[in-house]
Amino acid sequence: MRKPCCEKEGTNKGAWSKQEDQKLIDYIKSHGEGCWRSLPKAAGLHRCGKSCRLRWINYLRPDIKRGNFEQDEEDLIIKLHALLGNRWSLIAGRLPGRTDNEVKNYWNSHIRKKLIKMGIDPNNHRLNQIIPRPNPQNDCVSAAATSSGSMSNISACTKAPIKSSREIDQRASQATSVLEDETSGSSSRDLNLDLTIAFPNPPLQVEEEMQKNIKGSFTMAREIETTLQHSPTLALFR
DNA sequence: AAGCAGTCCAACCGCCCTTTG
DNA sequence: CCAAAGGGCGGTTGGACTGCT
Repeated sequence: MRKPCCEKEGTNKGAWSKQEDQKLIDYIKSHGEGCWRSLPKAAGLHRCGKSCRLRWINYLRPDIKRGNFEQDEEDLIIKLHALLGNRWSLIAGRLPGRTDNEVKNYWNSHIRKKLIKMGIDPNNHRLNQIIPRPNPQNDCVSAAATSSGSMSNISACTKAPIKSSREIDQRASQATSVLEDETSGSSSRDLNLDLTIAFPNPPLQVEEEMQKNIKGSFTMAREIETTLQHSPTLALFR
């Protein structure tokens, strides 16, 4: 049996109080990040170290951008998800001020459903093989897939009559099962998506080197896009 | 106004990878 | 080289909130 990450007894769980937040902020301001295991004790917090880390990274960090995602951020998330899959930390690394948790939540609550309504499988970014029955409202699917514009076009296509989230999930699983054979071979997930594609919050001293990597990353991204030329969501950005 | 269903998001859990001794 | 510890990540959950009937 695996050892727990920290002592569970005597530690608080659930929502953080203002006092706890302040203690954590004060401690990190004076001591910096790191050594999360010993931090709670040193900071006088009755919390698990992991919980402190999460609270800091996802909520208390001063450079965090709060509020709604802008259209270009959404576009970028979709595009990066098509390239990287559910590697939220890598995707978040390309969105200044956004956290992996935030991106993940936004994907699951907004973008995923939006793609499904468009008839695009959010798992592999391909057009659903089970195209919803003939319906003028669904015309936007093919229109969007062939559009040269941005995802802004999607907003006009979100009125498809799907009644519940359960139905959305069913459609998604249907689509996935239909596409299984197709994707089991040389799917995008099998691509070698090396981690060099991401560069979260680079330290200043390595910026120059990062610039080189950026060039390389974009080259690689282009290659991957070529490989995924049948991906409707990628087509949206062309 | 009340009850219900759906949505959102902060936080937790457990696995995996990296580091350290 | 190996095992243990620490850190990071993605998946999932639960509760607060909102909108609809």
